[in-house]
Amino acid sequence: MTKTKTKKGATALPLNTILNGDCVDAMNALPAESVDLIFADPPYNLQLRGDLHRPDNSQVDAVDDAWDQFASFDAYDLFTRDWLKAAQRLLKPNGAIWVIGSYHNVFRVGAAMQDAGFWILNDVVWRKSNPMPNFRGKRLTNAHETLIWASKGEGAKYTFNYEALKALNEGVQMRSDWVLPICTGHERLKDDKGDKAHPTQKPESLLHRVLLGTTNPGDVVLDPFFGTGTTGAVAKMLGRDFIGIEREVAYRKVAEKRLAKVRKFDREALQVTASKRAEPRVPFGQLIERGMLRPGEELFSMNKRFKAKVRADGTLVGGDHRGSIHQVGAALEGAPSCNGWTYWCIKRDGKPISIDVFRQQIRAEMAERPN
Amino acid sequence: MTKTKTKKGATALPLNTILNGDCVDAMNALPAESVDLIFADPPYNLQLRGDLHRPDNSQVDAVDDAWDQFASFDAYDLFTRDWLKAAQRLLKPNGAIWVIGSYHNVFRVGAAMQDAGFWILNDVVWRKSNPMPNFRGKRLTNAHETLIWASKGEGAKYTFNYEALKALNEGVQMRSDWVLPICTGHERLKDDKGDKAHPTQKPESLLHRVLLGTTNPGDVVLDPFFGTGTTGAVAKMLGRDFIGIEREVAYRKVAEKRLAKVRKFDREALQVTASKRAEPRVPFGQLIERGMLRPGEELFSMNKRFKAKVRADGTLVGGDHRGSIHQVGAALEGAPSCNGWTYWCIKRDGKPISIDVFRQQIRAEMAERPN
DNA sequence: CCGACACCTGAATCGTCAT
DNA sequence: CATGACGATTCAGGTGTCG
Repeated sequence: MTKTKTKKGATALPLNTILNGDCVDAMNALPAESVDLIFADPPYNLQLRGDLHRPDNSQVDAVDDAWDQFASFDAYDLFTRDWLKAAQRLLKPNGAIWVIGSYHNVFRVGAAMQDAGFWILNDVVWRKSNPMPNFRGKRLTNAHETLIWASKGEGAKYTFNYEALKALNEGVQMRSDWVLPICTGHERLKDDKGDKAHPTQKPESLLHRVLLGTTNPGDVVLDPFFGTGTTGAVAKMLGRDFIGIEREVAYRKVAEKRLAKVRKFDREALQVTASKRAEPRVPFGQLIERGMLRPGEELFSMNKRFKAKVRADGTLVGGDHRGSIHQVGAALEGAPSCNGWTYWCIKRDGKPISIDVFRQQIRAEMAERPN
Repeated sequence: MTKTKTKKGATALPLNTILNGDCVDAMNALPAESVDLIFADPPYNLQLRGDLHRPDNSQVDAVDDAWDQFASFDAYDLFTRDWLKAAQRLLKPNGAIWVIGSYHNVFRVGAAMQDAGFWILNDVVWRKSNPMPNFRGKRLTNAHETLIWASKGEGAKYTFNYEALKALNEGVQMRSDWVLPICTGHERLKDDKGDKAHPTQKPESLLHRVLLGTTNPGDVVLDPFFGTGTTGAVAKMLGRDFIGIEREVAYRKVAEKRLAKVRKFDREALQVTASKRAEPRVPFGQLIERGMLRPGEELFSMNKRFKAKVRADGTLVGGDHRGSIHQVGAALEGAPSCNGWTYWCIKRDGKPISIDVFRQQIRAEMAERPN
């Protein structure tokens, strides 16, 4: 596995290797300006308090590892500024960096990146298609994570494969929000006991898009928080060289085993990101938020037998019934079910129109600029 | 337009008014702990270099106003920490704050919020359904902005209308990514010359979701960067009071004109799907006192695995366990907790019914004859 | 081999009130 | 302020078993 390559007289790089130890020390031991891309998935500094149970009473397996514990925001900032400084030194002048985080840490990381001189090119939102819900109903479902993409400094060049990403996105410019599922099933690595090998393994589809879009074949990609080696695996598939740094022996072992199995140009890997979209679901509430319908307005049924009033949260009140457009329609008709979209009408310019017309308008907008 | 309301002897608030001047001075002139929600859309500190042209050589009307210019990150940080401190002072203990930004400023703002003691509840991605493309093809389409929602501090309470947002989203939990169009068409305010009145006018749909989800009717909402008054307009529609602060006379004028035209939704429409948590508590013992259940009767669990006997004091005996309906349910299931109301059933006319039905009967009576 | 269904799981800052 | 009782709360998708 260990190979080295000599770059025109410079110190040899430990390519396609996982280095042991602290990431700052390991980075500082490598030659300056020798790496094309850094992908970093640092600890998020989640500050979890007690246990959390699902409504079915099963317990959520929390991220409570020692490596995610910091005494304070200040301690986390010191840690962050340290490794970012080492990363700055290591990048080639035209290199770039990606960092992923959540609201717990990403604001501090982003500010530290700007302070370290990195020039932010985009922030990218990874919208999870299957996130864990908010079981207590106390907040919004935390359904995304944020990636920051930055060049080495203001005015620095960087690699951006515009056409490749456009092609990945069915011919339209790739946007800053990416819908991808979390890492589950057979892709999720297990340890000897059958438990997950790492609490926060990232999906290969995410790294595929990052590396395809912002590196070239033969580039050197460094991951200072290598974990189970998703960055290395995708780099190998795509014909890039990688350097991993990981201090936990258990993660290194799993990563070594994983990487040994990876073959370059795995066709399956290229299919991971391709996803077909069904007709998008439009919540009725959007018609109110967008001002297409006003709270307090009156709908009437297609057969003109019933009326109902729209409320600000997208529910209806009709007779004694309140609920969704479907529920109230079904209740009034005494039917087991009802498609509220085609059941309810409203007067516009004196003429009755189906509320489904508004849904079609929204879908048309979405179709114009998909994903 | 100018109204005031006196809060139990405290200084009167200038409700439903646009205050002139610097937002920090204006906030500091208001009484401490007097505001339920702050919505802030501060300058983004866009660092645009030179003019931007579309492929057809038409020029993009960029944000180049003086109020968006800062000499350095440090200057922007000072400005940010200043107004956040004033905002902290102004919020009621159970108040909350929303701040919107882009990658240019949101990381610095988020870090400053954490440093000021705010406790982040969610970051929310406003995914624009119709963003401006990246004309040069050098980066990803910047298709989103980020909102940060935070309570006044760790452990502080906050308003969250879970059921209303769930209703808005067709019955599934609202997520942290919101798809909404940018402000265009008739909603986009124009000045006398027909140009857009403000470079970054936010859509009303965005504020609708924020205010519906995290305030109650009658709450006081303050916007220290009022602009053309989207926050005020939606607050007025939704029956909330607002206070705006805006130092540019041109924006104030546009906002005044806009607000005069806004009508409040009718009272019934503002009723929103309520949470069960708000319903009155019914002691299980009342079912026995009222003769709905008789001591000695046998309950069985929803899953039919366990039985328990009702005692005269409203406790149960099941297996070796005795105690409340919740305690016995949890003990029998070996679960950390159990909602006895939905767990236990009883036979009536040969059919199993949930004991929660009896609670609902009592609650319905209480609603008819309050006190 | 297929469909139905039960079961499991995911970077989570996930109560409130009375005593 | 600590403690304990009450009781509210989940979505998408994969895996594996059974008939």
